[in-house]
Amino acid sequence: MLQVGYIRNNKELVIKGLEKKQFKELELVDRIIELDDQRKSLQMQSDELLSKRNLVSKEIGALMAQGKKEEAEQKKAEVSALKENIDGFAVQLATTESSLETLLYRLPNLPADAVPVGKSAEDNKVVRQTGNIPSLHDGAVPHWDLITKYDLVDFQTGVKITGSGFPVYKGKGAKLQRALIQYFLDYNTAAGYTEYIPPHVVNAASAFGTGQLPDKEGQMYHIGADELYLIPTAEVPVTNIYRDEIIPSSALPVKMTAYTPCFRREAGSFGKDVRGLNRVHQFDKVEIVCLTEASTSYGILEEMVVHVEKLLQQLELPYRILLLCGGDMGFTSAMTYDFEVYSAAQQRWLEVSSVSNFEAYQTNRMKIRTKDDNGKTQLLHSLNGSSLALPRILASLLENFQTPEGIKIPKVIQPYFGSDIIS
RNA sequence: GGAGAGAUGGCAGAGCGGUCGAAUGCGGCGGUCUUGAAAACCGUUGACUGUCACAGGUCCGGGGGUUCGAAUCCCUCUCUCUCCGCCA
Repeated sequence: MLQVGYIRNNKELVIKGLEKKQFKELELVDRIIELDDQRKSLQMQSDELLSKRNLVSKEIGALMAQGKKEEAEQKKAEVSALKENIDGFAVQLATTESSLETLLYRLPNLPADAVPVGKSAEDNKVVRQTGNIPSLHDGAVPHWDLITKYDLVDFQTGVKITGSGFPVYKGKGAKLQRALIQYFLDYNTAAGYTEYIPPHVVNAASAFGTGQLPDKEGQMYHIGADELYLIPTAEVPVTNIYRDEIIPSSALPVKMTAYTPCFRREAGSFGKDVRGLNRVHQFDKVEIVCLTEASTSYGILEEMVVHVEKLLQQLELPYRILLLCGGDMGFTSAMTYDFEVYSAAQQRWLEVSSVSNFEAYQTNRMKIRTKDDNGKTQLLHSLNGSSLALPRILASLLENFQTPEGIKIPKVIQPYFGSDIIS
């Protein structure tokens, strides 16, 4: 969430940013400042009373030690009189603080200056587009037909076991999936990312930390009996590794990577979007997460973009990079690049990665900090990106590399897969 | 699942209800000494809030209570450890 102090001191900038993000409830800004004023005044009055109580209580202690019981009793009565007031302020203060927090949760992150103005996906800016869009042979088909033809993924059985959107990978399909994950992880760790295997289930505090709660509650699978959530992305457990930590500057930037399955309810999607592997409830993803000082976060963002880009080049997939406009960005992001690969048989672009800088929005919630040269604690910036999400990569690999003889495997994957073709 | 013990600063570990934000040791930082380093010695070293800066306030696993006053007493939750049971 945004820092109240920043909102107070930069009200105009905040409103401008919120407008760019197409945020409608701008009146929240004034209400937040008002509530914070109220909070401060309550805090001051309450502190004053507490200070008085502490002082007199100490005197009582001294009087008791000297055996002056009567004077002590008098003082006791004095403090007792304060008590009601103190309790009253405590209640008011707690109420004010929690409503302030509730309002702060409702404000999205502000977009960076470089973010283009716009309302929807049409206003996103194409940064680069590279790679050859293959011309497929006659009889080329979408991945859902290839999957059946080569017996790679079984959707029907997934429906029986769990429900729609829970594919069963099988034989060469399962092996290719594993080969890709392995390759992605090796590629990431070679670039200095530390590998993690985090829990696939998180508590509410972690989900709040990265911003899945409270605003995306309906997108997560919730385990009611234990008050836990299935992770929608490795971002959640991995970023929370450093929740409530002060990281020494010598350890920065922190670069982490993790493979996890991801679980998303995807309530409300339909049609061609959910055909085949385009959108499923459970999928595999390899994630990269960075924590860094504010001054270096945009440099790191560009590094991460190049990192993901090279990965797509090695997979020999045609891709384009979009800089998302204010209206199309996620709630918690300050700047987001989306990566899309071209799916030749479907003749459409599929999003396979999203790389974002969250600035201090997540770290403010999670209290992930460092000490600057003056010894003062400073919030770090958090960033993350997919490298990569598996199902659509698999879909585009199958479609783009299909030949009458079978499906060719990209060179870098062959050692992991153990073959150069699926036939 | 059953029985017991515990949760204190970066770590280890003290703490008769008042002078405890907290002893002590280790670690960290600064210095003295040294050609340099080690050792030794001296000093310093939690977070949040608040202020121009002080002051003040809050925090001893979380929440609640008793009290003029709680790290210390009571209740409750969570977690950790030991033993038993079950199990990959």
